[in-house]
Amino acid sequence: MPKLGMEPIRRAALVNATITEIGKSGTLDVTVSQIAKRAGMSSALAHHYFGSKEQIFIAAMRHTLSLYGAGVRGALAMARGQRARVEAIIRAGFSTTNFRREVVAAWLNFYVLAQTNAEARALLLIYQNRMRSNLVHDLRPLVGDRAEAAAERIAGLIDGLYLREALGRKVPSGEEATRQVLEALDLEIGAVK
Amino acid sequence: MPKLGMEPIRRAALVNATITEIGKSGTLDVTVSQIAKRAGMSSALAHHYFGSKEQIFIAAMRHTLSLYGAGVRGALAMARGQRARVEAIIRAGFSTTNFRREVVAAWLNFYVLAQTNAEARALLLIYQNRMRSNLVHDLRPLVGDRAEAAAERIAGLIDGLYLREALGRKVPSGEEATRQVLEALDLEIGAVK
DNA sequence: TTTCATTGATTGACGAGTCAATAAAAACCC
DNA sequence: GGGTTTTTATTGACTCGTCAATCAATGAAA
Repeated sequence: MPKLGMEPIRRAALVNATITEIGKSGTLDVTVSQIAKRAGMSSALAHHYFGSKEQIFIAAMRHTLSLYGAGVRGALAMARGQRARVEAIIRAGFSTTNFRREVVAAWLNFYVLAQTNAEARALLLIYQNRMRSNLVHDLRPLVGDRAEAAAERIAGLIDGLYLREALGRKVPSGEEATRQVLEALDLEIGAVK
Repeated sequence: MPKLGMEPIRRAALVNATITEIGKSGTLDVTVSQIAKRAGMSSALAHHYFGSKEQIFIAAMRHTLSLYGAGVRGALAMARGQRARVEAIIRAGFSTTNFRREVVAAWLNFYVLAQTNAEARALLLIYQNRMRSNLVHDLRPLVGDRAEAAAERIAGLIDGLYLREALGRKVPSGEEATRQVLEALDLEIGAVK
């Protein structure tokens, strides 16, 4: 019973299922069948819409990054004042939407994928650059020409806390991580005066 | 022509080959045959000595961590004064022995493996704990009861810079990374006064 | 009757792990 | 010391699974 216009729905379902499965297994070693099953369809259909397993991953990654980007933009829109803007960027990264077990696992694995896959690497670089330029832009008024280096440190710390969370047995605590990065931010700001 | 006492030699060769291959491909998706070939033997022999592919990986990981640990201990032995001790820990992590393309790739993939494999996870946790306790111990005299939190930040930043290096196209620059972490350290220390 | 949705079945590759066979050193035995 | 047995080293060939990708077939809208 083929209802028309299934494509976007199927694609979205596959992307979500991919994140879930990567999270469940911790690896990119998930079969297309697993993903398709979780998304409620046959593996043949998954191939029909995405062509290859790698493309499914890329799409999942794109989706993850775009969720993340939306979060940052949303938070920035609300922020009043320079320091609040930086804080918004930081908070967005550890919001409960992004800082979840499966998502963290997905990120980690996307880094692995990016070592071989040019498209994946390009996506991650875009994310990194956006992050850096956002931070630099809003740090400038706060720390002057230390902005570039400070941005690298803040961004590095965020990534590091993500990485460390991948090992954690318990549910990720966004608050704890946020507190740490904000403290680092305050150290950067404090150092100027 | 079986010369006796081959076992340790073969094992070592396999471990090295494993790191190299992971570095070359960026993934744990390397075949036992590839590894064995690079180590100059048949895949059957690799299985003979290690039993399974996973065990080869674990051994490679153990080796990487032990090199790292030796580096830290060596650097610590030379350090005079509290601040120098922390600096030693940081520098060791980015020494040219450890901060290399293949090794970075290996670390990244070990994090992935640790999501599924209990032994791998245990090893990484040991590393993390040692790192933390080293840092806390030597930060205490410098920053008092801020030591715990500061240690988390420093350790997080180190891990983050490793992660980011995995994406980098050029040869890892230990100096640059070291400078960043040392600056973060100085901010932590400076904040006390 | 063309186009979209869908899948069961199949193909083809690849790869982990096993096994039987070969060979040489060492240990044992008289 | 010369012969026999055990142990260690080593591999080519093979088994057995798994899985990505394809295809032919079915059915229902447009």
